[in-house]
Amino acid sequence: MDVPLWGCLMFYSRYFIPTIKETPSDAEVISHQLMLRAGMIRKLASGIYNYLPLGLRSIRKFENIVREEMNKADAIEMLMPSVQPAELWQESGRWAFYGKELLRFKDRKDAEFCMGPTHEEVITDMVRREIKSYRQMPLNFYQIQTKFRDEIRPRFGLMRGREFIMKDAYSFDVDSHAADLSYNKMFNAYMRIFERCGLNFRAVEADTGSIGGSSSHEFMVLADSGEDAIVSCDACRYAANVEKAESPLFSAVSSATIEPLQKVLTPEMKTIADVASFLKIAVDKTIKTLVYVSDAGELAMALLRGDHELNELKLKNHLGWDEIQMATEEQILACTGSPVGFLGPIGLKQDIPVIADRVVQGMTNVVLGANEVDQHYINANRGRDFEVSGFVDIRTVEAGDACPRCDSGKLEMWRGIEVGHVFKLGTKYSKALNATYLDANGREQIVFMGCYGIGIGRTVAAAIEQNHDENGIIFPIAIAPFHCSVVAVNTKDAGVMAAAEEIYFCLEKLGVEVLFDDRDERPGIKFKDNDLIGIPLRIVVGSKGLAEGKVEMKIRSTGEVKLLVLEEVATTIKQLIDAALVHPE
RNA sequence: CGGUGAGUAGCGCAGCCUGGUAGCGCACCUGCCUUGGGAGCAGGGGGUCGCUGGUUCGAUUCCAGUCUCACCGACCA
Repeated sequence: MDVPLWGCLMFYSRYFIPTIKETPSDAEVISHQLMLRAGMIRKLASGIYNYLPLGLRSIRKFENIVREEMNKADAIEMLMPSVQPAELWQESGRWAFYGKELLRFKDRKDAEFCMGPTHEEVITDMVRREIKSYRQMPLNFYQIQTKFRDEIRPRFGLMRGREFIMKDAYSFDVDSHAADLSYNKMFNAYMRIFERCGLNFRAVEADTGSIGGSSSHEFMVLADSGEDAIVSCDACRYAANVEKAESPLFSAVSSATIEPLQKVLTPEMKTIADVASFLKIAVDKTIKTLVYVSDAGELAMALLRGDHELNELKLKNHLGWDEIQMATEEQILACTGSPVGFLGPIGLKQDIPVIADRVVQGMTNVVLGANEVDQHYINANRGRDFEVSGFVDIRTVEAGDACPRCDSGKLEMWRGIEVGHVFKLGTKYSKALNATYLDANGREQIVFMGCYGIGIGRTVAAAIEQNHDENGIIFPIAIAPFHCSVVAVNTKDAGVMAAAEEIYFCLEKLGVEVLFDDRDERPGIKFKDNDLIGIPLRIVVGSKGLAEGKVEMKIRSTGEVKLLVLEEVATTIKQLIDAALVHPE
């Protein structure tokens, strides 16, 4: 579907692009700074923004790319309300589980409502009412709609707002196999969407978080300012969020002779590094002991090789806890009898689960805390000296780790911005809301679901994060607010204005999205503004060039400058844009 | 919610320590000048100094409280 983006003349002097010369002090990341400076957005409240005309144009253009690819992938557009009744959320169980991020309020009759942070409940409710037969599936509904999440800490402009535009899609299938096909279709559509925007991104395996479900992939735009750490294998296709990334299996079991257990004095040696250097042993011969507590107050101990880091999410998922936190000094003292710094699994005061990282399985004659102030054990061995509840992958992977999926690869680490996330939901919501259908045998079955999100504003911000220089934004042409600008150097020069106007109208006639900078400003101001707002192509019409029948074309991304004869300008620009907008197949 | 810092003109900041009712740069308005990289000159408009209370003859300044915002941790498109 083509949504018309403009219905009036795009004369800069009559349009509205309030640019700012100085960098606003409260904008931390470059995309936030540039979107403010370029007059794309303005803040209304914490995490809540006005989309100014220029910003809205970029957003609409990205929405249309998403729309095209969703439609191509057989998803059907609809629109759901932002205000949702509490009952649905109570039915799915998320009214209690979702927490403060869900903005709740009451209407005049005291009935409870919330602002929709996501729409699994609403869509599943619709589907359970309308879908009766296996013949009606597969189905996939999507919408592009404003969401509200009362984030604890909104930041980085559109990157993490409380109110934000999201494309969310929900697929419904007869069984898990069919649901996988729907998932793959969406996955491929996502690949095309971000490719069309010219983004450098990775699809990575991810944790499902509060949405739930069996598995998921995140689409990560690579950027140093990204809030997520991801790893990818340099040899195979494996890539994952560090939260989720599996650590490689160390199978080697030490064959060293088992030495007798010995307690040693380690005064004031509280960190692994201190203990290792004090005892003159390698850090990887030590075991690090951590104690965690759940929201329900349950305690658990985690054992890791001294130089490894715990992945709290892995531990939390393994224990089946809703929340996880490091235990307090008091809790630790109560269960081990020792302050932090000398903890270990030997001689615990309370019976708590002891979860060891898989790497610990192969370690012998290790150093660990003795649960006494200033005391450590050396030559501790599992089986003889202590037991564990299980060996589980609970460590955080590091750059340079061996790939968990192939023989030769090493993991590389990146920072990424999560712009899309696809989930296999299974029957989590359909079961809770009793969304069923009759199969070919007339038997009632539960619907299988998937859900698929793209942060619209966040993707535009991520594109800027990845495409800018010291002069401002360098928009990928697919989501640039305009393809081309025409700058009249001196508006008092009738010849210059006439020629510039002529070029403007020719371009517009050819369907080029063009902005005519007709402002009565000095050239420097116009050049600076045009660079800042990141329009890919710029035509400059000046009296000197005009005397020879020529104008200048500058390509924003490369800085390349070409002189074009007047007659060729419009067609040359048109060709360049068409070539740049070719879709990948 | 915890930790840190900040609220003075549209934006960026100074003044506060040592109380006497506010200033600078940019932006804005008028005029002149200027027109290939945010020019120059002259004139001008705009502030209940976040809010509430206290101390004081007098508070932007000192004290207490409160609100808001930003940054660092858990959440997430």
